[in-house]
Amino acid sequence: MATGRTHRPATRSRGIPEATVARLPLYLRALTALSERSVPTVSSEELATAAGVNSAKLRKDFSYLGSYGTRGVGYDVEYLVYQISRELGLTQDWPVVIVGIGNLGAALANYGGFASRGFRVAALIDADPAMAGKPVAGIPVQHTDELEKIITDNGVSIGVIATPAGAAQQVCDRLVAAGITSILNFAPTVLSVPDGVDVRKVDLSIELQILAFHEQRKAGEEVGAPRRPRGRFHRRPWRPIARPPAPPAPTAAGKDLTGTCPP
Amino acid sequence: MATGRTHRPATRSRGIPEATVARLPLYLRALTALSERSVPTVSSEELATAAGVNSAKLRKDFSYLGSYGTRGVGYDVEYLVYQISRELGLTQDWPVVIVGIGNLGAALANYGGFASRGFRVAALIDADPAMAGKPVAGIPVQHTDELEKIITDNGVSIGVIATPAGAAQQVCDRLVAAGITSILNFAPTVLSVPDGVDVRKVDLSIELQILAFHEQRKAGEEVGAPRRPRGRFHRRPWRPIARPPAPPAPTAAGKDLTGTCPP
DNA sequence: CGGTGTGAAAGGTTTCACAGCT
DNA sequence: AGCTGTGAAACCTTTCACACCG
Repeated sequence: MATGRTHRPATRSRGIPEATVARLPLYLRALTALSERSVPTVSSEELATAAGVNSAKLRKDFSYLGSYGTRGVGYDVEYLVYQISRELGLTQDWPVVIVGIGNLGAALANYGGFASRGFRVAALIDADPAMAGKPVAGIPVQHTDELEKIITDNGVSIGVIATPAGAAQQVCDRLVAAGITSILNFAPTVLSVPDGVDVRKVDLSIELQILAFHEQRKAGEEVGAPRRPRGRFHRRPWRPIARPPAPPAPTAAGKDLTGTCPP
Repeated sequence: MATGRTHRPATRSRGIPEATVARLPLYLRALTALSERSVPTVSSEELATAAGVNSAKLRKDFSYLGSYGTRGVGYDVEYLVYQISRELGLTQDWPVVIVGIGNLGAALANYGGFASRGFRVAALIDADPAMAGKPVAGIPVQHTDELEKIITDNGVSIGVIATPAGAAQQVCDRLVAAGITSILNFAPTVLSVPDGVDVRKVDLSIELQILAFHEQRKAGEEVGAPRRPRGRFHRRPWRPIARPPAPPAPTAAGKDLTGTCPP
């Protein structure tokens, strides 16, 4: 995901696998829910179920953080919440800026899940002068001209890009130049950034395409009894998005099969 | 990601690795851009750069689909677009329903990236009676009561959940009961579904937390010359989200180190 | 020559299964 | 007895490097 970072061997054994890091927020959410219900301890089995993973994975994950459980008992909920929060860096709060206040940007600004973790929307930025000053989610939108000043003044290091694809790289460059080192990109483009800057991307259309792939497989696999007359039109005939095949064009001999030429 | 699917050994050698499937949409996007610029062929190196991966990976990925390139030349852009589209199941179009037309749901309804691939928003559904009939992105919102009928009538097999977390499981159950077999979930909850139903989740807050983790590491690593007086307040003192440690409660011996007791 | 296609090596992730602590 | 913590096995993914072909 990073661009060219040499993946330093980590300060030492502090090497928490990327796959584990990606699951810590899941555990944290499940633990927070337990905490709110005042559940004092939880076993790996229960917590794993709540987080949607299996217990072996969870225990292995936690083993990278240290030994925070008690054998024969389980994990202390409050204590784990604290340890994971600390590991994720959520015990400090992170000001973020959102650039591009269209439908999606507005949705993000209104999203409660940010504030509840350590994130604070420090500013909303948009290129449209007509939007400047208008409040979205209670925060006045500022013009792109102010971008550098906003970032410096608020000590922002995380930026969210929710602009159209065409503007994303340019916005990204300015964010990086202004000192931002982590970017969450919603624009459907590959961003190029210097070493040391992290980019994560969220792409709605890609997720749907992955689902479509599996969905297609299911359709072709109707072997057993059709559980129920599903409302799908089985195998629609066609809808050539790219004009049909258009084969790879041979070199010489045997071409010109296009015209009619019966012997 | 699936719940209990036995991960069937695939019809045979049709086993395209999951990691590869997840990248096909990236390649497709890059290829579409080339196609629009009427570029006829592209090398693995060029295409890989455009898609943000390395060329070895790309060639390996394509090798699972078949041999669609020409040695010494590269890949025929149009032909590859077609092959990947077909592999992803995008040569047919997929009606989708979006449930939960809040900020995010509206953003999704307006998102152009769906239509441009093989996806068509067949209906928008919301539980709020006040929204019923109001058009969003040119499509009238329908009430949740209609959910089953909408899905059956339109032969929908893909659903998008953009409701609050509390409603998600219930909506999910109804979608599944109505015949939907692929779900894209934006609600911050773990959904449980029967075997055979695919769920993919997109979680904004989780992505930010992963960024925060890496961001924190960077801060602790300021070894070399500080490239520039970045506008960050280095290491904020604290902000106990969970009350501090609250250690795991020892059993006996050696406790009560809390009081002062200098020898 | 240049660039694909692919075995084989290296690296990362998940699962297993059980020793060891409470 | 029960549940964590963890080596070791199994599996998956990425990278290497080069044979092969246009």
